[in-house]
Amino acid sequence: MAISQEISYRLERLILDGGLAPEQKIPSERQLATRLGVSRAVIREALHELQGRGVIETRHGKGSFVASMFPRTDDLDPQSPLMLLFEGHPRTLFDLLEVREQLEGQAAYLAAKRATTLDLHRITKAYTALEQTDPLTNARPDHNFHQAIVEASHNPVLVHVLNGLKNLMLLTVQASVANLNPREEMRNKISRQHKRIYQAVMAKKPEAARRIAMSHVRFVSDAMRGIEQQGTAIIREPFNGPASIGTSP
Amino acid sequence: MAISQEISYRLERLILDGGLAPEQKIPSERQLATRLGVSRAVIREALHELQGRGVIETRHGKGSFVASMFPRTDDLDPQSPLMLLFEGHPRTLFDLLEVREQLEGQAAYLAAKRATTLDLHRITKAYTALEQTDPLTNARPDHNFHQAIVEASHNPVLVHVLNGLKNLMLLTVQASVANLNPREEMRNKISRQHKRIYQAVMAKKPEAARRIAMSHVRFVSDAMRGIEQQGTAIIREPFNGPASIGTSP
DNA sequence: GAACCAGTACTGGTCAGACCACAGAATACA
DNA sequence: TGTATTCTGTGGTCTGACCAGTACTGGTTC
Repeated sequence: MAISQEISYRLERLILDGGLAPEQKIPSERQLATRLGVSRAVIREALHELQGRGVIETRHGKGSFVASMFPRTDDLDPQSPLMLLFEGHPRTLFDLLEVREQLEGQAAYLAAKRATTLDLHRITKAYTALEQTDPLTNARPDHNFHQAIVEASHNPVLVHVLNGLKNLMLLTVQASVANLNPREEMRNKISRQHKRIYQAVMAKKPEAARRIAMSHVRFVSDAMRGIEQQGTAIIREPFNGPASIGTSP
Repeated sequence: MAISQEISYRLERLILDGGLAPEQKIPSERQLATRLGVSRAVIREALHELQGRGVIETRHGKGSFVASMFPRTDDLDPQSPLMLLFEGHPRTLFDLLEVREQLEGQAAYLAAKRATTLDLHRITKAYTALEQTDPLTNARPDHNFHQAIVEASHNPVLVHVLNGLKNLMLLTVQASVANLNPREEMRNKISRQHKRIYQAVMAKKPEAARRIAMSHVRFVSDAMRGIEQQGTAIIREPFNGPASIGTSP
């Protein structure tokens, strides 16, 4: 096998295993060439392979960077079949929460199991930001906290699936924000659940992390079901604020 | 945009538009360089990009050729990022099985809870077909059985997600069939697990169905992990050269 | 005639060193 | 202080050379 392919393979595995995190800068071509004892040409060819499959992005004059696992293609795509379904049938919200319960539980489990120190640092950063922000005004930190955990799972399939559901999740999160957060005791409970998820992941307790994350989603789902049964119409219209995923779950 | 990227883009469009047929040979690097008025280096970089995304294959001493598989139209999409990942990194198989464990468990749970008589009829049909087929020759019945259960969950989100993973799922099922079924005791265990899933769903026992389905996927995953550790352990350790790639000091 | 073998003319793979274009920080100047 | 200017580091491109496989060609040998 050609050297350039070996190098591209090594780099890709390094990225998958978390040795190089998304958005992180890759050593310069000249550095890599020197360090690996090959010419700069083969380094460039290896990087172009990774570029071709979207693993890295290269910016002239700045360097090469690991591509975000979550592609920036958030065209809301209101024409997608699932979106249309959601518009017409409120029950889809609970269907999604059912799926999320499983996937987020697994994500928390894997994160607690596999997170590198860099991952833990990022999660901590996202969590502290989440704590210091009023979830009603800005759901962005919540989204980051959630995303940090998913990325720390180091499971590209999981990342891919959750990313495919991102837009739908956005709607459910906005629903939960609109319905749950205004209620003081709900907000406190959710905040406490976030804290427990964070602690379980940091303490590297996979089973606990899964259990807590799942019960968290379940809690939100049940709460909203309760609200719906009371007759209060569930608010489903998105805020016009920044995108958010996760202010609970 | 860099010249190499323009060239790779032009070449890919040429291939997609049928200007270059599958298996057909691409002009040599030196010819392309001369014809396009650029250096051979940029040609090589462009080709490596296409190679990275599986559009072409390059053989030393022979030339570069348009890759064979090309139903790029819809479902099959062997060029999707996840597919490419799967090709290059066997680990992705276990990543997918991790996700499947959760989703199929949930699917079985919901199917046992919500299946209509029509659903149950379909599941029965798929199950009997699965029983009567030699699993060694065809993985399809296996996949169909699982799919019937998923559809009986009546959760469109779940169906959508698993459908998006259909091709990857087929690969895992095939992998399990190819690796596990040849072994008598494995085949029997798996067959028994299928039976128990079937019975749990038919008896409308959600919790049992979930538990059994999850342990089924887990069993397959563990078994294949065991096989891999016996037979392919060495291949997993590709390059332990003296040089390391990560960010240094 | 058939089998073998070296020569040759391709192909891609790697290397070295040079120069250009861009981005950003440090510096000098007004 | 604030704005040019320079400097340094990055990726982008070029050149020409050599190495390494592949396949065809033509001659030698049996």
